[in-house]
Amino acid sequence: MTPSQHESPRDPHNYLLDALSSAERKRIEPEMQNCSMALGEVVYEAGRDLTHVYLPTDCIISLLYVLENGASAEIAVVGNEGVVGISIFMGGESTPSRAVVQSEGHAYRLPAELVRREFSRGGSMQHLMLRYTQSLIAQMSQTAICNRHHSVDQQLCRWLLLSLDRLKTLKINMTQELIANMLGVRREGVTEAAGKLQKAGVIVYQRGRIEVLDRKRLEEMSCECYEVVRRETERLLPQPAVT
Amino acid sequence: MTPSQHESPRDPHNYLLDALSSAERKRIEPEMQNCSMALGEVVYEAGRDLTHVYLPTDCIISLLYVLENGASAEIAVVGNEGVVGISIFMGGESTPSRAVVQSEGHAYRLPAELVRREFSRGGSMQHLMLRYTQSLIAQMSQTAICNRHHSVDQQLCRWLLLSLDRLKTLKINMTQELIANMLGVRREGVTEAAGKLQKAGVIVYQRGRIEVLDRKRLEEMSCECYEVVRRETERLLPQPAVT
DNA sequence: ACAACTATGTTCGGAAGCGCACAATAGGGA
DNA sequence: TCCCTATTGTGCGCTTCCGAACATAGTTGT
Repeated sequence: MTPSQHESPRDPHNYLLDALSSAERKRIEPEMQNCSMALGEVVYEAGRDLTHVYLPTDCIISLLYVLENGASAEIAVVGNEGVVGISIFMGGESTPSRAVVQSEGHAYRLPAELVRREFSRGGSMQHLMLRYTQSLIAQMSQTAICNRHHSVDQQLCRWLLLSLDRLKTLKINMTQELIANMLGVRREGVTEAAGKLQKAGVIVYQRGRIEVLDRKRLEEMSCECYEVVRRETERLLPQPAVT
Repeated sequence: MTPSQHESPRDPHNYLLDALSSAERKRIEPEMQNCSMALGEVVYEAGRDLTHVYLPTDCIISLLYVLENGASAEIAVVGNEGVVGISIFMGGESTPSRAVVQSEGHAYRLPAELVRREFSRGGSMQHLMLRYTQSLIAQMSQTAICNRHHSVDQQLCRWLLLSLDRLKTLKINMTQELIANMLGVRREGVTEAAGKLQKAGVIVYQRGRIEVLDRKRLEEMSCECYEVVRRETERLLPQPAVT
């Protein structure tokens, strides 16, 4: 595992990339770029043909749906356990959802053509990408049922945990307004839920900066959805997002 | 036992199977079985390793999630445009969701081993299965956001339309209780929503038998989610579910 | 035909979340 | 430093949905 950092938790690893065979890595590396991902950057827009896949290292990317009336909701998050742009190898070229950088950092980027070529070889790249896609499906499904059955309080816990797992720190930079957009609820709803967590000593919230003080407690207060997804992801992927 | 046999026109086609190359069909056909799918039958249970994929012809299969407390919600439906059991070729072998027959009929069944073998050839089987999987992802995502933002009334419309597209008739056999389970809402909520539709002359409801009188109207009263999924499915698949 | 069951209709109190309006406050920039 | 703006906190009334209880009406089996 990676030693913990002092300032910037820069972790140049993406578990999918790490798990590729050395032959594949050798073929891929010449065309692999390391990109800086700025907060709020739109990695791809709904309906647009994708040109690259992105493999996050220390950033988090949200997949979110935007309705006609502007309302939105996150359907999944991707960190260093995964890849953004699966429709490139799934064959659809685009999706109706949008990808946005939720937590700034870095990602590796590969041209679509390269990914398709490598995927069609049927090696570990294909294997990994498909298993990752299945874990993504699990996350989306759980989001769907969570949206249906669980309270904003519980969903906030789940969301914080998903973020923690993909960062190497207990601090999250995110305003309540943005979290509300992700969860598809009102900002005031998040304020209230976060207030409860703060009062319970689980987090400290301060103008766009959240620090988690008691992760154990957070897990207890979350709905089962977080744990189900975590387990399924761990089962399907070479390296779990959790440490 | 089968009062509605002549009522539902038996359509032995599954669009994915139809779109396979003749070489593939020839290899597959010896091991292909046609199964009768009874209402309520559990095609596979959450967490269990799958042994077959099912390609519905005139039945509808629901993918649904069941929570610890017994609450449930449908995350997608599969008819003759698709296949149940994608985790066989995605590599996970199982999923945390359950598949249940929502509308009785028939399906073709293929052994997991055969599917994996054929998939790994990288031909049109792989291509089709992956594109179908992407359309399934689109449906799940839309379900997630629909659960978050739309009313029971709208969701009932969406659900009815999804069913209509997968049947060849305007009659649906389904109690309000079961629809409620699918939508993840109370039975009374469905009663009320269906009552409105009935009063508006859009449907006739009669003890587990729904007849749609005015499909156009139903589409107008539905949220955008139905149309988004329909378009995306049409874009991705060889033959649309709609006629 | 009758009983038992299944499916639907209706009502009521309460909880959760929304939309809106507005107050309070912390940080960053001029 | 001070102001400006982004962010958070709070308080309504309103709608939707839930949970529960109960009434009514088809359907089925004997």
